Amino acid sequence: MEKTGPLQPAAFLVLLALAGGDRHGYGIMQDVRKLDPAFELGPATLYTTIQRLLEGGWIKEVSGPESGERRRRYYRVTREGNSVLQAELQRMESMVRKGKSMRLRSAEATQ
Amino acid sequence: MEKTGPLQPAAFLVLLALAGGDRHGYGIMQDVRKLDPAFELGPATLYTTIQRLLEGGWIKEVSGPESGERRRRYYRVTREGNSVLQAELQRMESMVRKGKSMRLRSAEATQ
DNA sequence: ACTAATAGATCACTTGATGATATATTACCA
DNA sequence: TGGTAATATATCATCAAGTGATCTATTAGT
Repeated sequence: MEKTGPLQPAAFLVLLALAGGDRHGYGIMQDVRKLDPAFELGPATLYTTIQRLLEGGWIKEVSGPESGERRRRYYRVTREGNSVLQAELQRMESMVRKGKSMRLRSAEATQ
Repeated sequence: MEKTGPLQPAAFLVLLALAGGDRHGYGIMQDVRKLDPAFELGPATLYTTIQRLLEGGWIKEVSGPESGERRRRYYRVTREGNSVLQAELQRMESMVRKGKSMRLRSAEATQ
């Protein structure tokens, strides 16, 4: 799927939502909306992203809290998925740090 | 190009590199390598990204420091580009914050 | 019975990413 | 002066990812 580089924004947000606990597709969509209201996650992007995360072994399907769930499919972050998420969070943190020091250096630059 | 959502990783890194001052294509590539060694930015991605950033008005071409530059093309972040970069940095910072609080909540979760 | 919200899925199209390759310039060293 | 590595820009072809639109069905509330 990817080496070590940045996660696709949609994949990142889905993993972040699932880091808060098991969720089903639609629940992820609502959660992502809260996490980043500017990011519009439609069903097409959501389900293709879930598919890719499943294939990569970063999430897995689990049985829902209520047994005999009719239609909902619940997902959980795997150990691998969690370490990918943590790595991405650290990468972001590092970028933010660099961005801040960059801002100081370019504050007087002519635009 | 995009509404307000996340920047493409390559576009973000190019803007971040240029936030440190005017650079030419190859210089951007080397800078990005320093900023994020895990991100492999080849010429194809670099120049298509530059093209897109130019079209979006987020960067512009400027004359290099040495007059009569033979082949190098220098670029500078525009006001619009800078505000997009700042917005992205804030978005990332917010994601990192949410990721950290999420980690606490899911610390005891069964994997 | 009607309506809105919930839930999952897919098609077709657009956009973005990228390996490979090409071309030319410049720097350096023997 | 010839060779070579690094610099510098560019593009093609292909693959991966993103997404609007649309479909079907279920559930909850009125």
